[in-house]
Amino acid sequence: MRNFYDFTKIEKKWQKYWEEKELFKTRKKNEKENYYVLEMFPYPSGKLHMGHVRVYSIGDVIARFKRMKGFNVLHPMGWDAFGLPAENAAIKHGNIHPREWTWENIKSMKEQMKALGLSYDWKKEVATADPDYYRWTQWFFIQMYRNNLAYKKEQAVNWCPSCETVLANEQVINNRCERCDSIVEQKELEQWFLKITDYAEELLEGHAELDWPQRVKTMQKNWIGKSEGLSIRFPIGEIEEELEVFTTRPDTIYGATYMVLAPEHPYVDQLISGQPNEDEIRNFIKKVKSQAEMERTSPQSSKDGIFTGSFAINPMTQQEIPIYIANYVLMGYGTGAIMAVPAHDQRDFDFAKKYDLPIKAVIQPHDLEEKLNGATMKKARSDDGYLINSQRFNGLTVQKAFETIADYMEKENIGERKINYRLRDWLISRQRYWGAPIPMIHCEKCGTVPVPEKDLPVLLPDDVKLSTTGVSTLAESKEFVNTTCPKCGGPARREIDTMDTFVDSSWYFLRYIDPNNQKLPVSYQKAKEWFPVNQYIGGIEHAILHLLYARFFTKVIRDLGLIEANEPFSKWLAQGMVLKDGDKMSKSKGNVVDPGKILKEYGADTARLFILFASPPEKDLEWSDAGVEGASRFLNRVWRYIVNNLDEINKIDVSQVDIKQDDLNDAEKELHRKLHETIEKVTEDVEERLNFNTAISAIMELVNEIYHYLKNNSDNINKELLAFVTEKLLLLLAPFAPHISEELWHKLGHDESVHRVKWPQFNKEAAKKDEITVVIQINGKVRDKINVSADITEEKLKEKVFIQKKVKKYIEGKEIIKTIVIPKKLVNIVVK
RNA sequence: GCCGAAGUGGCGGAAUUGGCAGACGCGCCGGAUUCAAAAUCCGGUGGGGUUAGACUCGUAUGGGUUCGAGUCCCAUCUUCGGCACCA
Repeated sequence: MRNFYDFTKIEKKWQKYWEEKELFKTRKKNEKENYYVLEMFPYPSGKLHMGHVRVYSIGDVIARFKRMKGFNVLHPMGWDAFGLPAENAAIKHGNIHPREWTWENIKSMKEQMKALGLSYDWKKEVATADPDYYRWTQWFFIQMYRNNLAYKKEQAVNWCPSCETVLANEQVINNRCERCDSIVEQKELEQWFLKITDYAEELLEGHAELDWPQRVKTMQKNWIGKSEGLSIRFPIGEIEEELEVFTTRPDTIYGATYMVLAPEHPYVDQLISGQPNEDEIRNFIKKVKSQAEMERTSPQSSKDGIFTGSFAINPMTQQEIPIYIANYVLMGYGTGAIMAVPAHDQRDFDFAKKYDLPIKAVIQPHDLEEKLNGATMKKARSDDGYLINSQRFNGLTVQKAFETIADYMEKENIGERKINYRLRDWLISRQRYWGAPIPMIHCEKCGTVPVPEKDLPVLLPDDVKLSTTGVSTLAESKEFVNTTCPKCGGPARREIDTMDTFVDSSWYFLRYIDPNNQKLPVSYQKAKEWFPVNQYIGGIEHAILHLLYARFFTKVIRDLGLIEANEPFSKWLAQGMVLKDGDKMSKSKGNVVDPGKILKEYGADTARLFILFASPPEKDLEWSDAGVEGASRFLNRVWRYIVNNLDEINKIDVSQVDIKQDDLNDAEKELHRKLHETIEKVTEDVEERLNFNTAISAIMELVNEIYHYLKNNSDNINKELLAFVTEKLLLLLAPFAPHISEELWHKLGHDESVHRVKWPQFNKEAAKKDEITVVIQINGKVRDKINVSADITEEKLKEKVFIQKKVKKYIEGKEIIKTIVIPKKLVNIVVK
């Protein structure tokens, strides 16, 4: 299509102007309210994709809108700059350092962002790979270490053979690496962990104060996985120990007919030593341990086990029950041991059937007539009911029995109430180079010692050869590894692992507030002024990972006394993906649309407008070339209208225009009314609903209305009104299509930027309709419509309705049962 | 298996608190303009029915509540997402 305006020239011109005038610099004026809007920062891959265009366009509309609304706006951008791709690129190309690669990419992505006309305050820019930044990442690690929130532990960890590093639980999806999709292996390694479990409860409770999508809170809630139950001790005669189990169903304890240990359970060795079939048992354990996690933890896979030869005593019945080892019990949850109640748990039931263990029914379902019999059951029953075969507790409902038995056990010292979480501590060690070094030193004499704060940052060394050997690259640098112990001054070795990049991104939103602070990560006072983030925007894929870690860090930083806020992001908009042909855009599918190409062919304003108009922000968006044409057509339509009528309207000083409703004729009133209706709609859609698609459609309606007015009143144009409406139109359009709005604004004779002008005020009186259409229904079906004065009384309205010809036709000879009047909307007559 | 979200014209989507279903855009059809086309401007556009109207059906399916349901309730189907031996 032909363009009527030269977007390339215009967009460049205003981008330059905005930069020179520092239009988007964060200003702190005390009489104005602060507003912090933030989009998730990108990994600097070098090229923006459509998903980026979408999230940054959304954030930019909000930032520009809030500025016009009179807020001091903080709208920063930065780079999640550590990570594997840089390292892999370096290995692949041989001679380029990850640092160079990363900074090159940052440069080109920044250019693309500027070409999109995004209104960032670039003075606040941060990059996590900048020593000035990771110095504080390391500082936080040390603070956590000092507060017992960081610890080193050897345990089986998730190992990605392709990325050659360990992964956090959150980074394992369906037993595959979330980055590269390789099957994750288990490895016994000594690694650093952050104690996120200390905050499990607060992370759950904190949801109450967050304006986040419910489904995201639910995802986090499931991930944290709180369950309330009892910790119960079962004596074991043979080894004079007690076996502790966790259960959420203490009410079923009389149905516990056997125990199961995870193969890794610490008692296993003691229990099986000297058993006649010890070798057989050891072989079984070996086999289970070698089973892939996936195979072992899938509910479909078979439940295999073996008898240990030992018995435990059910503390309620005093009966001996056998102890088994089985693959379906995991060391990682609870105590790694369970009491098995086959009658009421399907897993235990399957196992009992397989190994011919007794099944004892202890909960009688409410809706079952015959008595439940363990011997004849076909599957476990976990429905609600009352207790049977449970001695003195018989007849109690499940809920009542839980409390009664828990009280009893606590009194008798058999067990106590306990809360268990599914959430694990966060494993942050990575055996890779391009990350923040863990600032710890190992000394033979003094043990593990943190690097003194004055020595931070621990810089990444340059004298290494990057490779994928599975051994931390940093080990290669003698200069790096060999150091002296800060405590005793003796020879010592540095930690050679780097931190998970999710650590870097768990606090970046604080550094934007105070990026040049050399004394602290962020000043208390500035954090108080700007934090928490008012509006955060990003992809739903971070619902658990980044958003949970960031919340955890915020709470830790608060407890360190650095900030006051409990939560980092008051409000979060989870934006949907950009699809093409119903699929996520990806190189392998060959359905990628390059933003660069769209920018070149249509310009930034069109790209932004299309992507905001095509779908509400939280939903997935189907890319459409025809839709882009439509957006471009609309902007040209605005341009054409204003340029063609410039002579009429640019001589008018709108600030001196006072539109008086009473002086307008009907057509003018209608146009003026439409303007105010549009202001109201756009304001509400942007401010509260974040529905930019409907805001844009409202602006389109206003433009249609202007064309309509011009056509029907060509001989009698009210220039003052037209100029007034046109200026407001440009203000409404400015956050969405900032360049064309700026150009046209200046064409109208203004010297100041359109983005500095106050957002238009909506006038309720002007938006009011004199005449309204009321729908007439007979028995709920629309039969007629009438136009009446807007302030008509209910009585008068009814009167008018009943004399309508159509109404008469429908009610003739019928009995009127009632008449429902909804003021200003409809009248429904019910007849029989 | 469990939990959650969604399902509306040919397409993207709108309907915000239970009150005119389909705003706005795309596509398509017709008209104006043009030597012609593109672009632009104007009009039409859920299905059936009809010269036209009247009328009628219609928001995944089946039921329900209500004067009135895309919206609330119950059941079912489909799609997507999360969790998945969590004791």
